[in-house]
Amino acid sequence: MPARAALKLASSLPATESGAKGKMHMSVVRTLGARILGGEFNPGDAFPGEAELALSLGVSRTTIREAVKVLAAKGLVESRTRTGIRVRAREEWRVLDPDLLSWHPNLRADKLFIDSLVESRRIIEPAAAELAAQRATAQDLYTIESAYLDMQAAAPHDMVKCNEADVRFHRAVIHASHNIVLKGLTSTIEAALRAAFFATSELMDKDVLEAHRQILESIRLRHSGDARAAMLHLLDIAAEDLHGELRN
Amino acid sequence: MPARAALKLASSLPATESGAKGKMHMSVVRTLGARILGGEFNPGDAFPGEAELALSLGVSRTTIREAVKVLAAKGLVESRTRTGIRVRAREEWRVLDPDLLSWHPNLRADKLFIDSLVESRRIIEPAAAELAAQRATAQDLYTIESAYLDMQAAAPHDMVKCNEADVRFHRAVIHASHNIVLKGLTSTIEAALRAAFFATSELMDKDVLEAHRQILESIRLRHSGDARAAMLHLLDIAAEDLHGELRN
DNA sequence: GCCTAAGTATTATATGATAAATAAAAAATA
DNA sequence: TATTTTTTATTTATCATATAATACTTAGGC
Repeated sequence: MPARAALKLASSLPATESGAKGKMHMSVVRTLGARILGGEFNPGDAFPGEAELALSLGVSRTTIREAVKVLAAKGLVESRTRTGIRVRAREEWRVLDPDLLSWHPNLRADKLFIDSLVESRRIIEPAAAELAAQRATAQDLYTIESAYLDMQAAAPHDMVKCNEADVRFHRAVIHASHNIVLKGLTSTIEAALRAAFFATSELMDKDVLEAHRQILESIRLRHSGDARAAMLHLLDIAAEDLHGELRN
Repeated sequence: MPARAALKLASSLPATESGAKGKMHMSVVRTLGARILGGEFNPGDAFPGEAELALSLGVSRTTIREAVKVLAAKGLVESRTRTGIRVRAREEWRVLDPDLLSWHPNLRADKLFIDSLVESRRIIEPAAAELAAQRATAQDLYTIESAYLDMQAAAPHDMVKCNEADVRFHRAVIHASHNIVLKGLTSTIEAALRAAFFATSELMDKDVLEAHRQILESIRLRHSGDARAAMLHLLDIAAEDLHGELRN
């Protein structure tokens, strides 16, 4: 039974070392995706062929092909007969795709990307808060308030829970904007929040909590201009904290 | 040779009727993607099984599986052993993915989505213009100017070419922002432009052209505030035209 | 009623064979 | 020689079939 042998081989190889459980092709996707995102291949570079990948990762060609299909769907590679698999230009990569972000070998170290994320939050989130103030339903408001209260409750002692509630707060605000495009960016924003978490985890002071409260109140009162300003203020504080922390 | 028979069957079935050339699995992806986007299945609904799809589309299970992997990569479906394939919640769909947009059976009729696109352009593009005024390189400026000149040249007589230059202009401005997240939204913005094209194709008047010129000049002079205002003004005009046209 | 275990339907993976596409090499032609 | 055409070889694309893993269903025991 060569199938057995291949399976055993696979579990002793890098392909499965991170989250090997279940779907084989997904672990292959993560492995290859991380290698591409990590800059191992330059755009336009030839990628190892299906046969070679199958051999080196210890899985069947079928599995490799399914993995390559996924990578192609994310715009990372392109596969053509005779030419083989090629890495596509960065412009084609679906960099906002949550999976892509999760495969990134070291997102926090990618300064260019982190800067872009922080900058785009300043563009998108104040606008989302403004729209939320105009359109939030009772349900939306409840979700936002719950997240705020959870943050407040967990505030100084349980920073992990606090950060989780923070993510939920921002997601809820964007959701309340009822704009499909902005909602599509939720996972991207969350990646930024999570990346920033490690740098600023100690800093969840009174100011930050108060800024969240002001956003909540402005949305509740349907003061869209105030909501925008409050969100911008929060992002200013967060950016300041981030800079201060990075300086240490 | 059953393989032959299946192939012939396939070319006489819906799976291949739109853009059948080349990749079989891609035409399957388009077919199934369009059916999901078209609302044939509700989120949480069971999807036909692999065997059933293979039979009904006249392709092998392998091809179906590769297509399903692509759909899963776009967040449209989820596939688990025994459970089968299920359509995921709309929140999980990567609605900003250019492929998804291209599979949409009738994007222009999706009022909710078009409204969101127009609204998000008003958020993103003025900010992009502002950043472009701060960061555009000589190359960026040249690309923007070329697009503007092409628009001007093709202006009243060749509307198709003019629209193509218009798309190029906006793409160039976003690119000049040098923000990775905003650049990732380029294809989404372009979908909005193309969707609007049919409604407003007749309207490329002096005002619109002049607005483009002002954006170009503001970026060239590095007047970021003016660039933002000029872009907002252009979007105002475009929105007005769109509304006027839709009223007819 | 509740737990356990066998049965079963479905996807997941593997293997091997054949088809199609196309880049590269070779041959024919002007 | 330069150019075009034909052939060849390599790679992905598709197919068919077999086996494994998984999770839902049901029957049996308590």
